[in-house]
Amino acid sequence: MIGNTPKPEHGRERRKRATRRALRAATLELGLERGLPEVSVEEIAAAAGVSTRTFFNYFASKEDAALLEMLAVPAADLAAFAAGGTGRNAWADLTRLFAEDMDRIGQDGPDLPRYMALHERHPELQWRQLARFARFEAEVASAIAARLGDDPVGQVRADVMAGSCITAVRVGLRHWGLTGWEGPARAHVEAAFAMLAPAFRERA
Amino acid sequence: MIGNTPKPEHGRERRKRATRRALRAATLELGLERGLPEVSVEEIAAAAGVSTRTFFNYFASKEDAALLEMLAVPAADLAAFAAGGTGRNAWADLTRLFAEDMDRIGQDGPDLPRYMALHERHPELQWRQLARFARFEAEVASAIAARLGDDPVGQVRADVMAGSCITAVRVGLRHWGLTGWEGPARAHVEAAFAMLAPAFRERA
DNA sequence: ACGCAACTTGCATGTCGTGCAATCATGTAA
DNA sequence: TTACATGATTGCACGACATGCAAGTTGCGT
Repeated sequence: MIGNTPKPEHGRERRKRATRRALRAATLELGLERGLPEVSVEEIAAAAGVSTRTFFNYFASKEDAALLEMLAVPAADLAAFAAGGTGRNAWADLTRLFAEDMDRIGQDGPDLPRYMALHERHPELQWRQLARFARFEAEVASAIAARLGDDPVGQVRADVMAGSCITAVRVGLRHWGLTGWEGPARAHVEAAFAMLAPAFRERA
Repeated sequence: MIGNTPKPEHGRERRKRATRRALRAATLELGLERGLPEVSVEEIAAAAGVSTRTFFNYFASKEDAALLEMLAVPAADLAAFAAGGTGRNAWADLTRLFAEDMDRIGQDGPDLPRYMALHERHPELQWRQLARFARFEAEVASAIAARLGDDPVGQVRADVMAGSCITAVRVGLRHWGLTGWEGPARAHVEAAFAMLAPAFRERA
């Protein structure tokens, strides 16, 4: 049992979360130690003290358990952006939207560097992570289209902006890791966003 | 396109290529008809007239057989870009590099719309496709860094540019499909590249 | 015709992922 | 406290996936 449950008694929800954490911890641990493909689900489950079957009650696959649990820009914030003040710059608003989300990364807490290390070792995980992150890309794109106009060209523009958000987040996080997790992730992501800003200046 | 040999019009090479095409065609056909997850490798192989085992001699998985066979930007071209003329604009060169690659999509010929339809139906395929395409992202990034300078900020900038290339290709191809495959893919990709150009103007 | 090399195939094996039903634990109501 | 209801855990069965290996089969060149 790699993860521990200081208070196994109070509440079902707590227990479930503890199990989830234990499974993720075991996946991370063993994955870093021997490489994810060389680790079987059976081992992970055993390390977390549950049955193999239970693992699949929590995650659809090994890889799923190895992904960061971040993001989800709140739908309300996105809606607000869509209807957003015409006075403000759209890209600036997007920057703020995602930068705020970066602050929530704390969820995975001190394990974050190890997750990043595992992702560096198995690039497929990066793409899985990105795919999960990008579920919101479509929503972001339509929010942008709603705000900036959805003529044919506007659609392309909205998609490019949404895609650029993904790029900025990805590059920002990557370099946050490469520089040894200096300061908040937010700063690195904002820097990446800033580089793309000239492409999205508002026109009259 | 460098010195290739489309020569062996007869012989084993031809047979292998035919088998490969048959397997891809069967995957596409059955996947569109019933959804890719509902089709087993066994069925695909049978439809193509080979054994299940043989399928795995050609592709590592069902999904692999459902991906477009786009070629990579030739390493030589990339090296040329890295050493590229300082007079030219880097982003313009990248645009040309990737746009030329788009012309090679013709490989999958008239089936392309059906591939895109399948990818639209199973978004995971889009990410797999992107992941394959983006194997070169790292190489592209270092080529850019080599050309523009690899100080810390330059590194981030290079990664952002490389990521933006991916975004532009992705959005371009997507809208090419959405508009009914009007004209060459190249035009749509170039349009997406153009939108990002202002972010990458050369500075003095 | 012969032999070599490459391609195909069947078989065995291990892992993955899911549906199902029995069991166990926990929080709640009597 | 006891009984019950809800829901989590687990074993079992099953089919699909993916790969290694060794035996066949086919075509190519000499």
